[in-house]
Amino acid sequence: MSEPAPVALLRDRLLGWYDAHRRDLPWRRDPRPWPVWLSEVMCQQTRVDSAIPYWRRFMAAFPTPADLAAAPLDRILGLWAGLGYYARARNLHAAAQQVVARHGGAVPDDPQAFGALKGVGRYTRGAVMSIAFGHRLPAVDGNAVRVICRLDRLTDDPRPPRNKEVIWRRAAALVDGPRPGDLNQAIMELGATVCSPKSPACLLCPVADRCLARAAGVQQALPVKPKRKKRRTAHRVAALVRDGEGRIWLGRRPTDGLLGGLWGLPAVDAPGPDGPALRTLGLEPDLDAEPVTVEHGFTHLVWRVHTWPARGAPTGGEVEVWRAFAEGELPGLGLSGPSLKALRACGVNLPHRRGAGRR
DNA sequence: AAAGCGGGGGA
DNA sequence: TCCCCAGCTTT
Repeated sequence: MSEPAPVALLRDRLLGWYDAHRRDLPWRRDPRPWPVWLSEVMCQQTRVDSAIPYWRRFMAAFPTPADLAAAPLDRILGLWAGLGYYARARNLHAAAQQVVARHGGAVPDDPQAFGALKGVGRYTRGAVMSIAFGHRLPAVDGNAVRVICRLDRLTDDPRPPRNKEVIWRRAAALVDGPRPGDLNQAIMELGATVCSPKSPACLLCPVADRCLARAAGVQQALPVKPKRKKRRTAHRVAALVRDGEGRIWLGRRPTDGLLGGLWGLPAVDAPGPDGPALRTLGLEPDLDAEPVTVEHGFTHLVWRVHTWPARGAPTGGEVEVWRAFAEGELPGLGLSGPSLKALRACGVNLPHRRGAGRR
């Protein structure tokens, strides 16, 4: 009896652990290409638990790529609102149209063709191709980076392409065997549930005895984390404007860039809580009123939004379309986070997103 | 190589 | 508060 080669042993341990402990996620009950693809896009930089309700709503609304391709972007963003990184929704819409045009509506069973679609990078290509079609391609997400850095005790910053390549090659060797999709998921699942960033549960880990970081007692310190920069704070001045019917004026932001395609209150950048700046939108703010101030953080900056009641009808500014909406129309509209916060703070009654959708 | 791009959950 | 999450695109 000879000992299995290290890679084969790792595969067996990881798959055995995965079979026993994998989470019961909705797309795992139905691992067809389109449901899997949608789940992978929604889970980018997003916790699985956060993505699940959105995935259910999307699958109900758009059961096939052709359904998504045919839908107006505004409706898609309305369902995506709250999940963040809205370029994912725009790219997936474009990619679904590419699938219809190039592949007759079927997700291509071909890594080259799939990887050429909008918004499909190295990770998503490997994940969908391995899980849905059984291609032996690695899929390295943040969890996998952590697991592999610890397993091999890789002490260099994993972000530079040179070091990233080492990690991807290791993952490629691991999945170059049976059940590549399950193996990819096993590695990610291990990182998500056991090999966590802080205080990893090594006693529950199926490969703890093979982990070089643990052998050296440095598992918490890996992977090394880059120092992050401070977020700058920017001021925004916004207006709550009602028309004669009590409807609220909103504008739709340009399709590209921050919160692209989402609806929000009439607003402009300002050096501070500068109410009169709203006159540049053709509005007359009630400067006797105290502004309502909310803060909203993004990845790279923080908005401090000061909202005044105002009169008039907005024009110009950085938006594509101005429209007034009844309060009942606001849920499901595709309202930006900052404006949602500001509206609530101003006393407009809106359901919370998490409870807003059915199911 | 670095920056832009959301929002939330947990320590 | 800070960290980090089933990353991709643009500059």
